[in-house]
Amino acid sequence: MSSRKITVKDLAQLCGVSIGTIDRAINNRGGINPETKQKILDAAAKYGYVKNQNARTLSSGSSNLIGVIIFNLKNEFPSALLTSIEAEASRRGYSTLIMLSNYSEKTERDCVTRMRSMNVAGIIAMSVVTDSGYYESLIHGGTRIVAVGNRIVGDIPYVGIDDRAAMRASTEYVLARGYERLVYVAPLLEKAATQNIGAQSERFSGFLDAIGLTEAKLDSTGAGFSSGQVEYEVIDRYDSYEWRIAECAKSPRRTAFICPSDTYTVKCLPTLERGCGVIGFDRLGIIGSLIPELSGIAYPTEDIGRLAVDCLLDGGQGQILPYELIFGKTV
Amino acid sequence: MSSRKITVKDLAQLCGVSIGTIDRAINNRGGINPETKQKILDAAAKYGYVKNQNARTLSSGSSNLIGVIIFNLKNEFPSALLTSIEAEASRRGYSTLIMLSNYSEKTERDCVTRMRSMNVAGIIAMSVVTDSGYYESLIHGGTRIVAVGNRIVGDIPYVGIDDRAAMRASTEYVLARGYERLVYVAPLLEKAATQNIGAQSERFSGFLDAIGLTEAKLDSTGAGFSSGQVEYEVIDRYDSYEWRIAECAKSPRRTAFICPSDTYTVKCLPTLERGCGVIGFDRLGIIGSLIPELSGIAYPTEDIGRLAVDCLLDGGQGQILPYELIFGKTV
DNA sequence: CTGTTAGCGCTTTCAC
DNA sequence: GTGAAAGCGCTAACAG
Repeated sequence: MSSRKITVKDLAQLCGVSIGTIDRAINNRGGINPETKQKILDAAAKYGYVKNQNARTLSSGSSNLIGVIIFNLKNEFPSALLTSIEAEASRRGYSTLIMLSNYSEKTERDCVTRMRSMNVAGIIAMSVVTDSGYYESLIHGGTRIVAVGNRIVGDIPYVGIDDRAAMRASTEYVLARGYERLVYVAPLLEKAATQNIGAQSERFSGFLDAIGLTEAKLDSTGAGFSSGQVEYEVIDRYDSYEWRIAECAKSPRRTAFICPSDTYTVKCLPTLERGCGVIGFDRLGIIGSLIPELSGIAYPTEDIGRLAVDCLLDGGQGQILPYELIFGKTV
Repeated sequence: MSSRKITVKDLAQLCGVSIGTIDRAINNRGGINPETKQKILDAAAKYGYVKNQNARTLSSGSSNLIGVIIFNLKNEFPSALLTSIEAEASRRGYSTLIMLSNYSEKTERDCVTRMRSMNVAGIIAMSVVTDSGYYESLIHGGTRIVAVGNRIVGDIPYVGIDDRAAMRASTEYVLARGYERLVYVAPLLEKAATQNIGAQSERFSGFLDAIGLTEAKLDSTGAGFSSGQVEYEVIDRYDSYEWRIAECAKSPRRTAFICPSDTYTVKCLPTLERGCGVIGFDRLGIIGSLIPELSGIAYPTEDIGRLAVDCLLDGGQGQILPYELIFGKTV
C-alpha cells in the first residue's frame, strides 16, 4: 500500500483521461462510454482509490453526515435509538456524528455549532434546550432538525409517540383492573422546573388525565390524595424513592405502581411478590422478555430512529407513531 | 439570522482586512495586532461566523474527527467506553464519528474505509477482524489505529488491561477461598473459532493458567474435568446455558461460578441463595453498586477510553492498565 | 504586522 | 463522450 492517498487527478493521469471523466465514472453519472467507465472503475479498485469526502462536501455543499445529540448513553433508550439511527443512516449512505450533551443546555448548543461547522446534512436531537427560539432560528437558517425523545417546543419536526395519550391509556387500564391505590413513580419530575424533560412531563399529564385531576389541583392537595374510591400517590423526588416504593407496597389496599420509565419499573418488581401491580413504560432490551410478562407501554424505538433519519433526509414534518399497550401479567 | 453562512472572505470584507489576517485572528496565531484581532473576533461573533471544517480539513490535511468502531451498543461496556472517548475527544477539540460493526468483519472494513474517506485523525476500534495484516497495512499507509476491548494480533497499539493475568488472579482468589467446584461461564467461547473474541479468549487462558491446565488438555478431557481436589466445568455454549447454571448450583460440593463478563454474572446471582459463590468481570454501571458487593475484576473503562484517545492523538504505543480485583462478598 | 496567492480534491458548468 | 476551468472555504508560504 502506497503512503500517499490517490486522488481523481492521479486516476485521470493513470487512465489517460480527464478528471471530468473520472468523476462521471466514480459517481456513475451518465454520458460516458461504458468501456472507459469500466476501465476507470478497475483502476480505482486496483489503486485503492477512496474519495475524499471533505473535498466532496466542500465542493458540493452537501455532506453525508448526520449529527445526533443525545443526553448520554447510560440508559437503554439512547443506546437503542442510536443503534437504529446508525443502521438507517448507514443504509442510506450516511455516517453518524454523535455528541453527548450530558443534559447541559450549553453543551447541547456547542454540539450544534460544531455539527454545523461540519456541514452535517441535519441533526437529530434529544434536546434539553428550553428556549424554543433557538432551534427555530436554526431551521430558519437552513439547518435541518428533527427532535426525538423530547419534543422541542415550537414547530420543530418531532418523531415519537403521543406520550400523554399512552400514559393515559395505561393508567385507565390499571384503573379498570380494580386497583384501589395507584402510586406514580417518577422521581425525575423533580427536575421539571429547570430542564426540558418533555416526554416525562407529557406522561405525567396523561396520568392526571386518566384520574381526572389537573396538575394545579394536585399541587394543592399534596403528594397523597384520593379521588372517589381510589387513592393516589406520586413519588416525585429521588430522595429515598426506593424506600418509599417498599413502604407503599405494605398498604392493605390493592396497590399498583405506575412507572413512566422502566428505570423505575425494575425497582418496583419486588413488590409483585406482595401482590402489588406494576405497569411499565419503554420495554426496551431484556425487560421486554421478562417472565411473567410485564404490562405496559412498548416504546417503538426502532421505528423512531429509522423514521427520524428518513424525516431528516426527506424533509418530512415529523410524525406521531402508534404506541402499543401490552396487557401483560403484572397488572 | 441570515440564510447563507458567512465565510472568511466575507469577514475580511466586513473588517476591511485580508483573509490572511482573518485566519491569524480566528486561529489565534501570532503576528497580529491585538486590536485588529479583537476587532475581527468581535465581528466573527457578531455575524455568527462558524468555520467550515471541511475546507479546513481539505486544506490542512488534518481533521478533528476521531472514528470509533464498536460491535454494538447493547452492552454496558461499549456504551461506557464511548462515553469516556467522547468526553476526552471533546475536551481535546475533537468530534466522534461512531460506526457499528455488528460483529461483522466486512462491515468493520467498510467502516474503516468510510472513515478514511473522511480523513479521520485516527480510529479507535473494538475489532473483530482476524486478519492481522489488514490493520498493519493501514498503519503502514499512515492511518492511526488504537485497539480497545479486543486486542488485534500484531503490533497494533492496544489500550486495556491484561485480561489473562486478571482472570488468573481472580480464579486463584476463588481457589484460595476453598471452593470445591468451579464453573466457568462463557457461552461466547463458542464463537472463538470464527471471530476475534480476543479479550474473552485471554480471560479463558487466564482461568486455565490458574487451574494449571492447558487448552489442549482441556479439549481432550471434555467440558467436565477435575484436578486435584477441585472439580471444574466450562459452560461454553449458548444453548440453554441458563439452565445449566441452575443445574450446576444444585451440586452438593461448594460451587463457585466464574464469569468473564457481567452479562453472565447477572445470570448467576440467583445461585447465591443456594450458598454458591459468584465472581464477575467488568463491574460497569449498576452492577458495581450491588448489595451484597460483588467480587470480581473492575474494568477501568473510563481510563481506557481516555487513554485510547490520548494514545491516538499523541502517537503512543498503547498501554496495559492495572486492573482491580474487588474482594466483595459473593465469593 | 498584513496582503497575496497557490493549492487541498472534488463537483459542475460550459465548450468542443 | 470528453476535456477544460472555475470555484467551494480555508491554510500556509511568501512577499512586502
